[in-house]
Amino acid sequence: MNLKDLAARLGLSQTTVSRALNGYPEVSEATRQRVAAAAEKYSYRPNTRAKGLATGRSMAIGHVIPISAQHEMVNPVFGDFIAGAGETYAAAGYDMVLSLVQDSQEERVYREMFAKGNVDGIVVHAPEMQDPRISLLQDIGLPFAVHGRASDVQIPYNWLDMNNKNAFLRATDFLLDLGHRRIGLLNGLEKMDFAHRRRTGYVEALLNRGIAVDPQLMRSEEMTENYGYQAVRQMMELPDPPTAYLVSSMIPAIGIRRAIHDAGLVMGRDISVITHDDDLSYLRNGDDVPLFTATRSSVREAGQQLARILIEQISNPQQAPKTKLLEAELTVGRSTGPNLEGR
Amino acid sequence: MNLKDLAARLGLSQTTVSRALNGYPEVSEATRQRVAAAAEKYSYRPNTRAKGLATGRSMAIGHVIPISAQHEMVNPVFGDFIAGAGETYAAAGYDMVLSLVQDSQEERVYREMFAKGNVDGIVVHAPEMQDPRISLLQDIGLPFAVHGRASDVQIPYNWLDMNNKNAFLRATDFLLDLGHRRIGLLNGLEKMDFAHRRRTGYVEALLNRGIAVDPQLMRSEEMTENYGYQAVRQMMELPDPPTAYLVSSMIPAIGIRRAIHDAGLVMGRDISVITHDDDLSYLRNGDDVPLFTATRSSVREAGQQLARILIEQISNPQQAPKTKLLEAELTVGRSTGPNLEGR
DNA sequence: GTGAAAGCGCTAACAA
DNA sequence: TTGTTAGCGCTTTCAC
Repeated sequence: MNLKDLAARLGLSQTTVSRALNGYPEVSEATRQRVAAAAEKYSYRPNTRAKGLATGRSMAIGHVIPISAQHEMVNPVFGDFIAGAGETYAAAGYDMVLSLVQDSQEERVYREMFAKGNVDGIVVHAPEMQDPRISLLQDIGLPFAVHGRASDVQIPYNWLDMNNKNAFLRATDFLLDLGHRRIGLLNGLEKMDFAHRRRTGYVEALLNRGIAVDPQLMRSEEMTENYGYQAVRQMMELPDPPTAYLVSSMIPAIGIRRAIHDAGLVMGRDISVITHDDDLSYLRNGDDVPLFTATRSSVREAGQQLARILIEQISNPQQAPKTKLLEAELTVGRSTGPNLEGR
Repeated sequence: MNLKDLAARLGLSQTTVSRALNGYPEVSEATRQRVAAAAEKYSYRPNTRAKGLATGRSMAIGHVIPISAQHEMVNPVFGDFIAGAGETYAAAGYDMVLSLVQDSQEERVYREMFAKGNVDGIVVHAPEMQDPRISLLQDIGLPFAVHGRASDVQIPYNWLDMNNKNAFLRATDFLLDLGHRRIGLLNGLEKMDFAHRRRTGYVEALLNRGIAVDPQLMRSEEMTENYGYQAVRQMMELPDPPTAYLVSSMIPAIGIRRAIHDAGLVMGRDISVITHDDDLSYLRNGDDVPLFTATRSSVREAGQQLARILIEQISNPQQAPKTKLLEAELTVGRSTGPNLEGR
């Protein structure tokens, strides 16, 4: 059932039917009703391609994941974010086009997406401090929004980010309040924007209390489980090992738990661990692992919001870019580890 | 730069240019060269929507993930599969459209995708034994391929599956060879096809050796970490607890490791654990965790193959459905657990 | 308030 | 071997 058929059935022109369906004011109420009823009855759905051709819109948003950041997909947070964005897209009539792309091909892919008119906009994932994708997209003239930020990029653009600095500042403060003085930081690669900001928060919290920053307690690598395991084992060998750890993702946190167990210690009793991008409701039972994170629902919400920002930009290209900073929730499980206050 | 412009620049008709670009035989070699050069020079990319409208194809494949199976996305296997499929799509000029959909909305979404002409085909994920989506898609007439199988569905359809039964049969055999007689099975929900097949393999291996199947050692739930933790703790309370476990996913395996540690035991020394859908190369360091799985690259390959099957079906709708059964690789780490043979 | 007709960018008969 | 022409299904001027 296409517009032509529907119009014929109604004894109206395509024009009128189109107008009625798309809420143009010049259609009489009676006609509109009639058209709506018929459309419903025959469950008419306008053909996306034809509509797109006529309007110059594709009604699709591209999510481009560099293959190097593909392990992002293992992160529960990624799924929730995508799910949130997907909801907003669906409600606004957009499709989500997912492209996993070799890093070297990224520029080509963006240019082609634009040239082929496949998408009306792009969501940029896993931004680096000085991410070249941003000026590229700006040059191409393809609307986009960044999940995260690229601190070293000066031009204005749409982004939505967790307040990573504040999150780690607060988490560090929290541990300091418990009396911890040696806190290990297991961070992501420093070129990643989030990692840089998180370290800044950690360092600032320490300096605020006049505590020296020990480079031996700060690691920055790709967030694999083995990284967590090895880093903690090594830090444990130090003359004055950490009593607490701050981790940037649940993946290395798994390795941390293993290292702690292997050392004959108990996580939550002997050693505190606070994990970002983790969520008890997702994987854990909530009883023994401390949690510091955006909750699943708030990540989902973030996805929705970024999608909304992008859609608005698409419908209104000349408006100024929008930005949004979300505060992560600090939720701490029962046994968050040793309170060293009294010792 | 569109076809019209390009044709004008070349002093040719759109038709000829189109034919030259699409490899039609009637174009002279000289013309083809000239056209190709110009297309390259102006980096001409045909507009997808226009092409789609003209050909009746959308050049996009839909992946519909029921929100209830959304935790699938946490599974590394999912990312690899999607990445593999994405490669094939890209090579064949297809886009991948991802829809996360409420279970109750699934039928509507399929129908709309078809009516709106958004996609040329669908990949069905996480099939249940008696999955209604299959006959639905067949009714609608939308080409599709299933990642997995639906054993209770009789009509022929395209699918690609791991040989789940054989995998668990071999894994169980492997443990039996080591002398284990009490083997816990932590499986997914029995309505899921893969879970049913895996249990069948496990049971068959036991019966082959005349070992009674103990229902207390068989669990079937949604694969969360907490499930793994609780199930193992409970089985450990049994008068004759398991000496080995077989797990359907890496997520509960994390909980299992925790339960084993909590019990003061060492995984790989005191207790064997074999995990499906896991991959040392991805998360672990490979030294202490036995592995039973399709490797990352083979899962990726599976994604490619299923995509190829679907694309072929789309280009050739009247041909008979294709199926493919892949054998999982059995790879076991160094310390796979106690060899009870000598005791 | 409604309709006729042009056009979005491409492909595919049909002609030449 | 190349070109002319008519669509694909929709939106959008411009007339009525």
